[in-house]
Amino acid sequence: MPATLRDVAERAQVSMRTVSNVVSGYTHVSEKMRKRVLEVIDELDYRPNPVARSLRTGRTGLLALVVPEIDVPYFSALARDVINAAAAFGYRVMVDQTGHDHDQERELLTGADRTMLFDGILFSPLVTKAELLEMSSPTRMPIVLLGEHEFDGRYDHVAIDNVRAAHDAVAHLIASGRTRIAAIGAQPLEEYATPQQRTAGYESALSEAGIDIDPRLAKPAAHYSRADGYRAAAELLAQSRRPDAIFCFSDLLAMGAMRAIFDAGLSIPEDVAIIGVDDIEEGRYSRPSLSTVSLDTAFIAEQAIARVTARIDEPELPPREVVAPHALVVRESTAH
Amino acid sequence: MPATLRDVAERAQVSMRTVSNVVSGYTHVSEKMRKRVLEVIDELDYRPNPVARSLRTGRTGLLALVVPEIDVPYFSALARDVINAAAAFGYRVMVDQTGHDHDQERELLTGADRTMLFDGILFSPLVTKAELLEMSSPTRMPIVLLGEHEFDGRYDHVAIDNVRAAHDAVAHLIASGRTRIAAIGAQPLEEYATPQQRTAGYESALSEAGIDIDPRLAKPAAHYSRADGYRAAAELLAQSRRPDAIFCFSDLLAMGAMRAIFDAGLSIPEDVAIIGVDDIEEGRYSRPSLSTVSLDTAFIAEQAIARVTARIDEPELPPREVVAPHALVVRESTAH
DNA sequence: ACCTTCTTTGCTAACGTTGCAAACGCTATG
DNA sequence: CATAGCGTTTGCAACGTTAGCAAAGAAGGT
Repeated sequence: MPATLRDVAERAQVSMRTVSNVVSGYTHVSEKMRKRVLEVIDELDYRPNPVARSLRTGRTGLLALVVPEIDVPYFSALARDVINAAAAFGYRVMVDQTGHDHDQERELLTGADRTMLFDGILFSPLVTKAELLEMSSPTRMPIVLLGEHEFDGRYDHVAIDNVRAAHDAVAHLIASGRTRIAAIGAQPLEEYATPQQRTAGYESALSEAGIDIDPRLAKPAAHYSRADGYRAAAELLAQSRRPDAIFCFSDLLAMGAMRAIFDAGLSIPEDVAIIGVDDIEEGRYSRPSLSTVSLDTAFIAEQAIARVTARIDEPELPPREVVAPHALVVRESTAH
Repeated sequence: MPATLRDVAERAQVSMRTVSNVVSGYTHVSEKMRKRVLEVIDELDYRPNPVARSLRTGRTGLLALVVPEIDVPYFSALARDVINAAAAFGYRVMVDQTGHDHDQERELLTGADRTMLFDGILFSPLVTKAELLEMSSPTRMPIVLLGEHEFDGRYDHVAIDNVRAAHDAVAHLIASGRTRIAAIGAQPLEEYATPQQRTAGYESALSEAGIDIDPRLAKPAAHYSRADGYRAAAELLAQSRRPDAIFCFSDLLAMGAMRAIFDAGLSIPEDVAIIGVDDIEEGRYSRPSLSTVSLDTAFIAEQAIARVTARIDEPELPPREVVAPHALVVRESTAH
């Protein structure tokens, strides 16, 4: 049974208040007092009970990171940086997975006894804007949206410029002489922001180059997984006039697409060039290495943590949109 | 400002105790009472405060998962399964990263105000056995060790049979006609259990086949990363008589090694066969696809959660060792 | 020597919940 | 009709901490 503040106070012959002052680093406490208390703390191996402290202060020091699946490389890289950034601010991070399930997502945000455990939430949502607006009005929880949504002025928001990122990728394919450029990743449901934005960037790049938009070259993908990428690429190759380049909305889609292209007996980049988005490490070691649009997860994580901690300390802060930088990274899969 | 139990009680004209009974699903509460209370709860949008509940009950419903780096595919797959398994038991999971740092690891286990936040810890340690023994004696925290350690009878422990797993991998290479079989992953520091065990399996398989053990074919790797695999393989290829197969202690090492082999102008598996351990999804889509020893992360996660939750409910349970199954998966990188 | 100011300490009351044990009201039984 | 018995409800007291208030003590200035 662990020692409490009271135990320490009794043993050290001082008031609980004094012990508390020592523990929480209050400035005005005499040297001899502090020394005496610290000795007893050490003696009894006292550790402050964080639950009691949280009840009293209203802070838990916990943040929630909500992602669809933690084992998707982009999200695990993001989680790594979020956990590290949070640690620098004295916070720890709980990871929740929604598994691409809207109900689960809603449950995690509004859910009964869960909410008040956290000081804030970092949320990488699938839900549509309308749903989001509706769902989180009741809770006053500081929340930062990551990477997925249009800024509506109601939430803090950290994301890249998806339209430009997609545009840059496709423009690069065009610059290297490709003309039949497919896209993998358009979402079946139209309300998702990211795929819509990337589709917009894809189409604008084609239009600028005077290339007609061929709807048969745009393949949907539900989960941005390797399997979805494989399937979509296989379908593209089976079509009459096959593409000479594919813009994949994520690196993971691209990894699947590349494998499908090889299985079809074609070469990358000779027959088909491939470019993805995310810059996961896997793409640096694959054969061929994967050209991509690099997202700065460390930057995103730091900004998100900075926003959420600021809002925890000052709830009435006006929401802000932070646009994270992106950069085209050319590797073997689009070399010419 | 959120409604409390007292607010609900006053509004519904019942005692706090009754509200509590309704909320926590106590059996003996009349239908009309329950209905009245539930209505008020809905009206005030009351949510139980989990911190207060935790202080009272001594349970937080939180588990800690401690891993070196969450963005290593094996650990993120494990985390995925751990989070899901924990959810099935009503627990949520905090993820902590040690960053391969012993001090950080120790800090997380014994650390000041952190410990009592969790009901239990799942720990994938780097630390040596001796360190572990010493460090966690003070805390009474239910703890399950994952995958890395010899069973010493003091902790619950879930892991594969590392010696046999390594043996199976190397025996497969031998069966496909390889004779100069290198190993990547032996740890510079000798106290780590996993690399030692895998080295033992590697050597026993060679011995059984009557193949001499050549120390120049065993390359260390500090972090089991792609970069380490690349570096080690490059060194192996630069040696006078190059290996015709490489057993990598992790799939990630293997991904790096494969890239190094291609960069040296060699073919897989024709010139060099490659096999890893873990069975990460990346290896199913790589070119060539990667032979490996598959670890059942879902099984490991379920067992670990079952053990830790059992110990939370019954602290004096005798520690148990659970051996998770492994299976050789032959893919293109060792095809003959 | 006395008054003011600055430190330092102690007492006490929350924070929001649940466990304990007693009290209540009702029905079934002797 | 009294009483045992059961199911239902309630008051009180923690769980371990921090914070407000106020008083005691020390230090400095006139």
